[in-house]
Amino acid sequence: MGQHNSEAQQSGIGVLDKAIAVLQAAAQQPCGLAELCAETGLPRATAHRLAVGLEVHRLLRRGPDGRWRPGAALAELSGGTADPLLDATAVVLPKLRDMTGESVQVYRRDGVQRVCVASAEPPSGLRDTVPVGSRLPMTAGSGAKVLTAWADAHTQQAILAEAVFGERTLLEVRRRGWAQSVAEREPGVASVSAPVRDSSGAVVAAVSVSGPVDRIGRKPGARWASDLLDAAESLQERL
Amino acid sequence: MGQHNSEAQQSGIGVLDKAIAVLQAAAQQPCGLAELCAETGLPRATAHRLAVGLEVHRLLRRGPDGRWRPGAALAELSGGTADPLLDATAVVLPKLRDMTGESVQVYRRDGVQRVCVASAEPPSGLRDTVPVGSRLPMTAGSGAKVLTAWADAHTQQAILAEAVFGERTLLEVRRRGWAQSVAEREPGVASVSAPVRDSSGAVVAAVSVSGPVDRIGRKPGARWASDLLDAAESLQERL
DNA sequence: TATGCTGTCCCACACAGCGATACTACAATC
DNA sequence: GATTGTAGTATCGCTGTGTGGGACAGCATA
Repeated sequence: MGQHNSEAQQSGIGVLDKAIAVLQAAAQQPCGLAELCAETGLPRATAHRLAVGLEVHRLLRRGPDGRWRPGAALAELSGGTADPLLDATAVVLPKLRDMTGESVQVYRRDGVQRVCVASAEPPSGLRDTVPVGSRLPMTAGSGAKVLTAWADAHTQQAILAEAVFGERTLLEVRRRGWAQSVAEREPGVASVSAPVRDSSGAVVAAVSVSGPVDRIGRKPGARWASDLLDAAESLQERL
Repeated sequence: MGQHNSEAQQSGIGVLDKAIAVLQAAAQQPCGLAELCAETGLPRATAHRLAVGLEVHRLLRRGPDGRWRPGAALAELSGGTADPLLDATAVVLPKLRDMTGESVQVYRRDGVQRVCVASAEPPSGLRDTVPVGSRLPMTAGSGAKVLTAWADAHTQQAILAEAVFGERTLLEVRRRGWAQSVAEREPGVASVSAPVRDSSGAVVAAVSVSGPVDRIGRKPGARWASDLLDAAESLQERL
């Protein structure tokens, strides 16, 4: 990281976009001012002003180390009615991790990015760590393929214009019901992903297993697709 | 309600304050544009633009009825690490409600307001309904007294300048460990509140029982303080 | 048809947000 | 001690952004 977020959503209100960029940076990891600037690309004075403003509203708080983190008002505003998907992941992801022995994540699409909304990983050893709150591109990776394959036509078009995969791949993903990638988004990392559907049948997230190519091999699908589809099913039952 | 929020926090960034006012309105109850305007005091065009902007960022979503509600990004940004206090209330408040037969709430202070962050109430009959997300003044009511009694000096000063209670009352609240009120914030409603402390001993919330004076009587403390202190203790064990 | 309400869009312009700069505090190095 | 670097915080003239009255479209009701 250390690369600011040039693909963030644009609401048409600059202040709002910037404030949310600051929120997103702090949601990813506790931030001092330097990290906020690096993550958001905002000048120091601007990042500081927005962070302090968000702090006043309790959307951000400062820990003992003075770094900004998500504040209590976020959970309050979400209504105490927790996100059913997040609740489901708390049960399903640890099992999937234990079954595969690898890192597992759930991603949602947000415009032309995907957000890691939940993850679980082995306690130690070589593993692909994706922090909750991470925002990844939709242009590469098995999670991206899954989320794109079931996105609306307009979004698909926008993504395919830049992606390393094409329409043929998306057809295959839809037919097969899962996607894999090898060293596509990140060198040395392979992954498999499957769609998660809500009660109306709409694809709302992607569940993934990822790890080092050296250990996983170049055909992770053959190894994990079955487990992954079971996990997706398990998540779906809870939505 | 239907009275816009004239005591909202001021961060020094107007757009931010307004956007958060919109978020707060939608967190309290699903809103159409008219409700957003009534709650926030913003002109229609402004409220609409901000709501749509928040929707782009998934901080708000629209339900099937077209009304704005909290969006999934709020829970995601809060880190999936749910608020321990909200988790605790889910266990403790139903018990307190059943024990007292009245409505129960937990409030946090946000500047010179208090926010209802959790509640439970009897399924029917005359009861004091306080929706989660409601923002109440700190100038009257037992919850306000408790939150003020343990607030920082600067905040106490600001609140006491407008409150129906004085320093003498706060001393009493601190000495006794709970507060009561009768027809103070709202005609016909009596309540008792006790402080909830976090693991470092700081008062972070107030837990309250409230109901009709006619049923409760004019000395609700005598009736419920004990139950309330037990509930506060129970919450504290979980923080 | 008239009225009322909802959601959405437009655009001239006032002023709110901006950010380069400066300040304070602290730590590390020479 | 002097210098340098980094963090957090504050300032203020400038100008581009956010504003909101008004208009429009759609729908429901009398």
